[in-house]
Amino acid sequence: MSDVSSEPILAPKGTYDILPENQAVRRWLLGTAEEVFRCYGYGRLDTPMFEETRLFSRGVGESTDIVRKEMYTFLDYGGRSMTLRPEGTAPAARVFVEHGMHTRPLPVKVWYHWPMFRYESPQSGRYRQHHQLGVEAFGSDSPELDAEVIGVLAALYRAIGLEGVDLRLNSMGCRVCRGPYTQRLRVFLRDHEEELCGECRERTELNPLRTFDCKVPFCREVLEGAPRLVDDLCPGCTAHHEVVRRYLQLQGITYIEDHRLVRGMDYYTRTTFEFQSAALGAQSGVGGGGRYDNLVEAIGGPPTPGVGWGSGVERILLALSRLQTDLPQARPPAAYLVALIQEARETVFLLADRLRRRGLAAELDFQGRSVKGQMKQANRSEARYAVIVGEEELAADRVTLRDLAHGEERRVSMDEATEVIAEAEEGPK
RNA sequence: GUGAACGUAGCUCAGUUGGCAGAGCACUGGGUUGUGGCCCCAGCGGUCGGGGGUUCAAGUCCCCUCGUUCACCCCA
Repeated sequence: MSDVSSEPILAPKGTYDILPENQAVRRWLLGTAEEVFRCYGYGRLDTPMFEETRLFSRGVGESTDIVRKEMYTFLDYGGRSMTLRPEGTAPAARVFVEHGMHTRPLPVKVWYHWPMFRYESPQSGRYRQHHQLGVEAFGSDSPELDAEVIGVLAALYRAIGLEGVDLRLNSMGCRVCRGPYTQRLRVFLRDHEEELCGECRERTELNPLRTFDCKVPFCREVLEGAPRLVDDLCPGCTAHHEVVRRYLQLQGITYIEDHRLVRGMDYYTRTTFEFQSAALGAQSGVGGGGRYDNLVEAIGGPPTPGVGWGSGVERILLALSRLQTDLPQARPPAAYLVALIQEARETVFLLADRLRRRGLAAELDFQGRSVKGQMKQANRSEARYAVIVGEEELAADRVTLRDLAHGEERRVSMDEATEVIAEAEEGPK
């Protein structure tokens, strides 16, 4: 294959590069998240970035947008249909089944930080490859666990200082109550068919619950009078929801009951929730999830309840950057080394080696810059010290240690310079 | 997939009714024969997103295309 086009080669549509200067804030977020997960007793899980397509079509559901039009699916050379992971819950459930985890002490609680792939039309906060932090807990139908899982996410947002996120809470019911309710809603929608938009008329038959998040004003008006699932839950689901709310209150987590909150995956049962940030605009969801008591069985495992969430790393960072300014920056080097003359370059290189062996970050010039240029780099690097070596230093077997903030200089031995720099870097602030 | 706006130097952006492609920042050198930040001077840096068309002449007008952004949809 040859390509004679003069088009520049760019990152694929909807993808982006994470440059060195943007790594610090991500590492801080992930480190903070890991600590939160540890406190709640969740263990890290990693899975392949692609899975058999069947896992998602069965697990997430044939009727979902994800499965119908957003999957990166390809045939491998063995003719097997594979799909780049579009979401995390189904793969985690596959792991639970494949590794016989139902024999472990339950619930099995895991967390992940995974890239996700969806063929979507990109806009701010929405990409074709994005990252999600998530947790999943398998093997318990206790509503206390729902509340803990939501508590983990609230704790994460608290730990990173993300403010202004509202929690919306709903119940999707279960096999017992959702079917009859869906039928009742469908009947209601058919009665008002001529008042609905075209899409909602389709939804009436395919997935009536989805009509609730239609944005068309007259549809919303009609839906105001529609029967609500929360009023129609079976006794089991009502009790479950009641306990979830109580245990959220115990944690001091405030929430908004939103009976119109309908999430995109078919596997949700009972509790669903979503954290929204006003800082994000149209893509306001920063994280969301819910209970999925039928998922493990649906992909061929033993009947096992579960609950979990995913939260978009890019959305978290976007919301943070719009709300606060003091985010972690890359750490500057401990020292920048300057050679005043050609003959000093070896000495400077040697000193860099010594500093680095002690675990100190040292930078030096490779571009043959002028002295002024090297000093300028030293300044830009935000290193605390410049170590300067010229003719006089070589003759005296010394180096000049310059404090770049104050401009004070001392002439010291190489060992002493190393010590001073180490002390400044490691010593108490 | 649909609609709208926008693509000019590494970055942020000017560019008049079509008439020699610009500024600031950044980068390099110098002003300071051994010292950064402030200031001054100079330099480097452009297929004007790509392709086609109209015209004596296109960054500018028209068409197509790719990308970005915003919104719909949906999600994180």
